[in-house]
Parts: sequence; structure tokens; C-alpha cells
Amino acid sequence: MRKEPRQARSRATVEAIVQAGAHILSDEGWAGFTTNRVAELAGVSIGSLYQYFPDKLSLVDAIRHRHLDDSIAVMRKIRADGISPAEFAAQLVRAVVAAHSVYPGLHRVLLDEAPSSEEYRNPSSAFEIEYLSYYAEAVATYRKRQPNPADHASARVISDAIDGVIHNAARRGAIDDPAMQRELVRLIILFLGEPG
Amino acid sequence: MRKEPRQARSRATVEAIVQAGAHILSDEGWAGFTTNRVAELAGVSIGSLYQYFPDKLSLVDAIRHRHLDDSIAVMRKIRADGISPAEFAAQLVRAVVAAHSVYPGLHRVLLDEAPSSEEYRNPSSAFEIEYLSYYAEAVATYRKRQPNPADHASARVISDAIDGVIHNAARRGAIDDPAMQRELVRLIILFLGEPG
DNA sequence: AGAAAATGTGAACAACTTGCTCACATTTCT
DNA sequence: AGAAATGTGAGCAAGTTGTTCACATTTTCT
Repeated sequence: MRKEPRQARSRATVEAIVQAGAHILSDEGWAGFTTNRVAELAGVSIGSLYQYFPDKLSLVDAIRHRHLDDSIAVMRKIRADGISPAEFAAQLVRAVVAAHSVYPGLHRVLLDEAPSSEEYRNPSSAFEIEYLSYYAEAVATYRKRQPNPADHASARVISDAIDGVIHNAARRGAIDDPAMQRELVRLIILFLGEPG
Repeated sequence: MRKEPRQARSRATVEAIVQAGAHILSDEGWAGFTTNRVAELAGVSIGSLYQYFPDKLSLVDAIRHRHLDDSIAVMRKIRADGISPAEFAAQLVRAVVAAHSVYPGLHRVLLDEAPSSEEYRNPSSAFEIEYLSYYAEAVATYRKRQPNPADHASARVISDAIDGVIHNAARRGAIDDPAMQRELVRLIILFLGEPG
């Protein structure tokens, strides 16, 4: 950030810019993401955008940062211990679906298309590690043992599988399809249920 | 195609162009896919490229056409009837992994990033329909009944789940990871085994 | 009220990018 | 040899776009 917004008015401006950016990334992908279009959709002049973001990349990073932090936060609310696999799976799917309801394509674009100065895409990024350890924890819980390095492969596969189902549903504009959600829940339950 | 290659030499040229295009799409995505770069990587002048492809889009379509046809062909070789779910899953994973070994990122880029004149991305495209009916058939087989419209949700979910696992593995450069393949096979077996 | 700080504006530009053509050379076929 | 097929690549026309800057407006502070 080039300058910190001090007044309420400027904080609203920054917020509008971030929202508009997320909207465009989700709908048009990285190719449609130009600073001028973001400013226009935000209802703000291009000059204002550059008042708070030194360049285009810093804007993407801000959007990414916020989105990934939100994703983690939503997921962390659902802990595996104390509830059945079925309950866990149902809650998890509900949360993931909700997280993709606002900007369905955003997650995919941020991870696959958009370049980043910080290395979020790196397998060893803080985000990836936290994301993965969450699933590893759930796997370990239902296999009734301590978190195990061998569970990491399981964690990665179930995490990527969920990602794929959600991402493709989002692309078809069908994240709210109940049949899809039901089957996804079933998939998770089965995978978590039986030991490797 | 603007002109049909008649001699062996020109057929080799076209082949080199298609391969180079696939390579660039896979490695750099749609953003890095410029006609000049494709021609350069193919070891061919830009003029030659435009001799056989009237414009950029027709080249992507040619690449897409070939890649998707290949994918379907590879999958169709593995029929569900007559073999156990375990055997089917193992063969399927082997085939999908092999299909992504050459240009790991290609499939994703073709479906998600690259624009198309024909509508491959459309849910009702011939490709999508054939792809999906393949999985629906497998689901129906192991549920020991006639192919059922209700199986379509299952088919879509398992198909998208496999897609997600493969795609993310490809991004990490880990499509050959045996642990991942083992877990993916397990996922498929479990999902196909139990009825909805 | 007046000064100062914060915030907002948008026309304009400089620097690139890139799809594509065309006039001409070379190779292959008949 | 003549014709047809194939190959070449410098260069252009037509954008695209990230970013600046001189100036206007609003808010806060004294």
C-alpha cells in the first residue's frame, strides 16, 4: 500500500476498489483485469486507485491476501474433533460452497492465472501449509491416530478433489446444485471413513 | 485450416506448429501464447504458420480438437464392464496420468483460459456429453442397474474430483507421485463401490 | 474562518505488444 | 523446364494499458 486511508471516505474507496477487482477477476479472469476497468467498476477515478496501490501487482496481492485469509478463517471454524464424519463433511461443504458464492471464479483465477509477487502459489507457502494441515488433521482424527506424515497424501487428494468439484461447479454456475453437494458430501465421508 | 498440407514436409511443419502451441499453452498459459512465439518454438517462420491457420483462434481450436479427441480415445479403451472396480480405477488413473504427462497444464488452459470459437466449454458440447456419459456408464455398471439420470450427479462429481486432483498435481509437477495415484485410486473405488 | 492535510479527478502519454501481410526465395512434383 | 507447393521474416497498423501529474474538492485542525 502506498498510503494508508485515514478517513472513512477513503477507506470506502479502497474497499470499493478491492471489491471491484475481485469481481472482475472472477468474471473475466486475469486477462480482463486492467487498472482502468477496476477503477471504473469501483466508481472511482484511476488516480484514486494509484493513491493507495503503487502498482497493479500490489492490488492483486491485496485481493489475494484478503480472499485467502477469509477462506482459511471460514474453514477453521469447522473442527473435526467431536463430530461425526458425516456432520463434518456436511458442514465443510456448506462452508466451501458459501465461500465461493460471492465470486465463484476468484479462487481459481488467483491460484492459476494471476501472477504474484509473494509466493502464494508455492507449495511451501504459508497458505498451502495451513490449508493442507487442516485436512491432515481431519484425516488423522477419523483414523483415530496422531497426525501422520503419511496422511499428507490423503489430505492433499481429498483437498484437491473438493477443489476440483467446486471449481467445475462454479464454472457451470452450479455451486448451489443440491445434487452436487450431496454427492460431494458422500465422497468426503467415504474417503475419511475408511483407513488407508 | 486455410490450406491443406499436401507434401510430407508441410505436414511436418503443421505438426511442429501444433506441438509447439501445446507446449507453450501448457507452460505459459494463454497469456504467453502468441503466434510469433509459437512459430519460433516450432522452428518455423511466422509466415508458414499463417499459411495453414487463418488466424490465432483456429490454431487454438486445432490444438484443442486434437487434445480432447486424444483424451476421449484413451479413456474409451478402458471399459467398466467385466472388471472389478479396483481394476477399473487403477487403469483409469494410469490412463489419465499418462494423458497429462506430456503437457501437464494443457487440459486446464484449454478449458479454463483459452477462448474458443466452437463451444467446447459449453456444458452441452459434444465433448462434455461424451466425457460425462463415460463416467455415468461406469457408475451404472457398478451399481448394477441401467444407466440412470440420477447417476449423472455422481458421474459429474467423480469426474470433477479426478480432474481436480490431476490438475493440482500437474501444477505442482507431481503427476507421477505414487502416493497421490494410490490415494486417487482409493477415492474412485470407494465412490463407485457404494450406491448413492 | 482560514490553513493544512487528506482525498479525488481524468485527460494524456510513453512504451509496448502482437496479429497478420506480402513480396520474394526455395523446394518438390509433373 | 514449368508449375505448384512451401517457406521466409521484416515490418506495420492498430491497438492496449499501466501510470503520471497538475489541479479540484472535501475534511480536519487550530
